Amino acid sequence: MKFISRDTDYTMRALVFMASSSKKGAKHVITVDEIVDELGLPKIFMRRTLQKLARHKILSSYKGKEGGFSLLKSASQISLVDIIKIFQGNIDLTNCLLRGKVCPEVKKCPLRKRLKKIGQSLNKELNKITVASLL
Amino acid sequence: MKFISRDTDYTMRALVFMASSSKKGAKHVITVDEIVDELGLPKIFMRRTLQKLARHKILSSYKGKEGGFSLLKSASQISLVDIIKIFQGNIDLTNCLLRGKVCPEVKKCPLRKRLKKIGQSLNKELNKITVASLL
DNA sequence: CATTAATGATACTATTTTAGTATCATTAAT
DNA sequence: ATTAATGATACTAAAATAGTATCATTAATG
Repeated sequence: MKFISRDTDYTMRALVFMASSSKKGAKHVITVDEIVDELGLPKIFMRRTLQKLARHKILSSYKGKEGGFSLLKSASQISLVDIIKIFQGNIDLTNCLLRGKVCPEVKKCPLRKRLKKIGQSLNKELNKITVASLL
Repeated sequence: MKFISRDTDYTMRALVFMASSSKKGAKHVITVDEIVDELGLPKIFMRRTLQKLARHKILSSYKGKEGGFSLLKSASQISLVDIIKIFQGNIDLTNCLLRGKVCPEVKKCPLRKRLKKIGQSLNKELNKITVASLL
């Protein structure tokens, strides 16, 4: 079962690269070309995912010549769950299990409660995996 | 993000139903028709999933008139992870994240270690959710 | 022993999601 | 004005999911 999609995967790599190169004191604004050249990822795909991060206020974007992307949030404030949520939606284990007749009382269902709890601790753990922690 | 597929979902419901009706002292062999009539699920779909469980030695199957399916493993020995594994594969969070240049040393990668650990505890928790615990 | 009622196996179709491409518009530096 | 970047959006291809159809096999039973 696949848990991480390409968007999430590629984007995490791009973020780690951006964070590490801005840490080195190099310029903060990085173009998509630089990222995909370094990481060997498909350019147009990467463009779209980074644009989405910009809309979500995780990156700043600069149009025009000498433009590109830079981190808006700090590397320690960007976690794996944030990225998963953006590209794959909330991590919700209770999705669609035992609806219907077996478990008519959704609110009271003990299974849902357990799954919810498990999902919460999963979220919590994944939240600790920040870009900064991967440098 | 969807975690549970239809196969897993429907199958868990069927198992709970089978376990509860055999507990009541009713006959142990149940036909697909009885299950889908009770749960309102698509019959041919259900047939395929139950056949698969039979191949995986979770159910016994009986061909011919008066045939059907019965639990081979006991309800307390069938867990949600078992079913997920059969229909959706192993629950492996490390799948495809940060391969390639960012993380060339797969064995040593600290992220993979962390994800592996998180995945293990997730498995452990889901393993506690047995059919018996849902009756 | 023919009939009937069940599963076994497998191939097929439709829908949705994921992965990736193409293109034109907009913007800013020089 | 030119150039080099992102913004937005529409499109295509591949894979996974959901569900159907069908014929073969088997066992009970009148």
